Amino acid sequence: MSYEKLRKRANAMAGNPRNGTRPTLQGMPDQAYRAIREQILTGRFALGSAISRRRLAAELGMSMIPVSEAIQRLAQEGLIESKPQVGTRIRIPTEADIRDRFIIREALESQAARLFSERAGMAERRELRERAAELDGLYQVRYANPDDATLVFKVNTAHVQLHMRISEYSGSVALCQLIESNDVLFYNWMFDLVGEQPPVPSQFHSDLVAAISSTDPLGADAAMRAHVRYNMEATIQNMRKIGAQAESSWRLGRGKPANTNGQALTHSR
Amino acid sequence: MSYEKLRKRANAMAGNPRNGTRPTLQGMPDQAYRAIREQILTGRFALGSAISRRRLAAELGMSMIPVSEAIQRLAQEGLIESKPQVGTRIRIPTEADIRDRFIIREALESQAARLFSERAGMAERRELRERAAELDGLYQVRYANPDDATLVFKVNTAHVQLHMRISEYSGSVALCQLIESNDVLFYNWMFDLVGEQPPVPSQFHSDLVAAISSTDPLGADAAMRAHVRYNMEATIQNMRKIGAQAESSWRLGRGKPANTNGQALTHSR
DNA sequence: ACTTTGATACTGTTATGACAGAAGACAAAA
DNA sequence: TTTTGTCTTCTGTCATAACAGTATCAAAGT
Repeated sequence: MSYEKLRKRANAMAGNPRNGTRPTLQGMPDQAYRAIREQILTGRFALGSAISRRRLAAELGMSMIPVSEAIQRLAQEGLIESKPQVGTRIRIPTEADIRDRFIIREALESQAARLFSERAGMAERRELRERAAELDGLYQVRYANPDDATLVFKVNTAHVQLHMRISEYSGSVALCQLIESNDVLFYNWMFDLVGEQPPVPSQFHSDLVAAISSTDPLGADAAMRAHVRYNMEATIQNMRKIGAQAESSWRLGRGKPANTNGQALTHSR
Repeated sequence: MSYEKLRKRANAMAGNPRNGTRPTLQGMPDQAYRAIREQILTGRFALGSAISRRRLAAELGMSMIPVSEAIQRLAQEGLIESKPQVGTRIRIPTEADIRDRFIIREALESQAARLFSERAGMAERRELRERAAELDGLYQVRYANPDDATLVFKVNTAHVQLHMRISEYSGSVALCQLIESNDVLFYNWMFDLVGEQPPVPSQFHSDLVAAISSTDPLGADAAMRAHVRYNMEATIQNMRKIGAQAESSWRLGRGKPANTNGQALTHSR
């Protein structure tokens, strides 16, 4: 191998992106995408709060171009909306939005359930049974301690992970990716629209996994559809109870930079 | 009204995007997106051919930035793939890709069929019946004239339009958008993988629409699933017959600019 | 004949800066 | 007190240009 190639390879290994210091690490737009998404999901930005491309670019130590690319992706996923010369903000979902998203979720996840019941191996079915039991247990713990805010976080995380496992074990990577980018929305809304969530049957997810683990694709489909519909009704009733505080205007609030300090105000996470 | 505003408004009306001549017209990235997509679907670029952001930018009369945004959207839809410092080209699907996409299509369109059978009005059902009959007739015409290349184009257009109508009348805009961005792939592959397509039952689409027009969502779901599966088998067998010419290397072909003149060489459109 | 080595012409990436538009701030006029 | 016009400062958009990586090809080495 030539010295030239050796030098280049060593250079790439040592991490030299552009000027000579910071490694580029899987592309800067991806880095920005993950960072922004993480901040949204953690509550750094509340629903409806304005975000500035320039400020984000400065915070992340890059230019506006990769940030804009990341924001574009988030906008296509529905987390963010942007008006040409006005601003960018976290999207506030209407009831129709939520219904639409649940329709898509029903289509995708029922398909994943069909594939799972056809293709999954014994080990995977067993893993899901255990996860479901664990999740049902977590729900009971949360009902016992209604004031512990961290439990909400834990339950939601476990819930999303269970569904993601099902879609992973369906064997279709494209389907899994679609489900993931679709479910991010629910994960976000769960936090912001959370009131006193209606209780869930004690064997809710265990029953679901049992139906999905059978070798009947139609039964798996029907069970997942019922599960998703139940979730939809709960989410919508919750949203109505919280109240339609969706201000559709674009007040950007000049003076205060939205929320630069660590915690969002209206959040309970 | 102030002179300042009058000047600005007049400026905007007369069409002044940046320097002073061309109107911006719904955003330049959208313009680029539509143009590139149109050129791909029309056969200006063959499967696997390399495309240059710079050349496209020059042809469209804009900078590389809006072109890159459009290409990013197309890449996320799966039409295009891009390697960081190497190039961009029209994606050549593998058999696994096609299977994955059909899985998603099955999920989305069967959901649309369910919603259609529940929600659609009488006028819409009748319109679809007519469209289906027309499409079935077109298929027969094509079988009678196997050498007319324009008939392939006509049939495919009518086919896609029928499916798009079903998803529109489902009443969910998000679902419709997803189906559209997903079906673009099939529309493109149809052209490039076309051999001697296996004949289709004479009442193929009329039967489908009849099943979907019934008031039984489960029957509508099953009918659409069977329809999509039939299409999948036909497409994959067709692809195998054409031969796996998927060169996974990135030969960009330095000298010749891919295909600058109007027609692609390996296309039969 | 085969391999290695530069040179070169391309690729996508991204920082910088200039631009048009929108909205709040604020003073002047009704 | 209310309305109106202007100014300032923010927003996203985008053209330009410099950067680093890669593939190709020709020539020199073996």
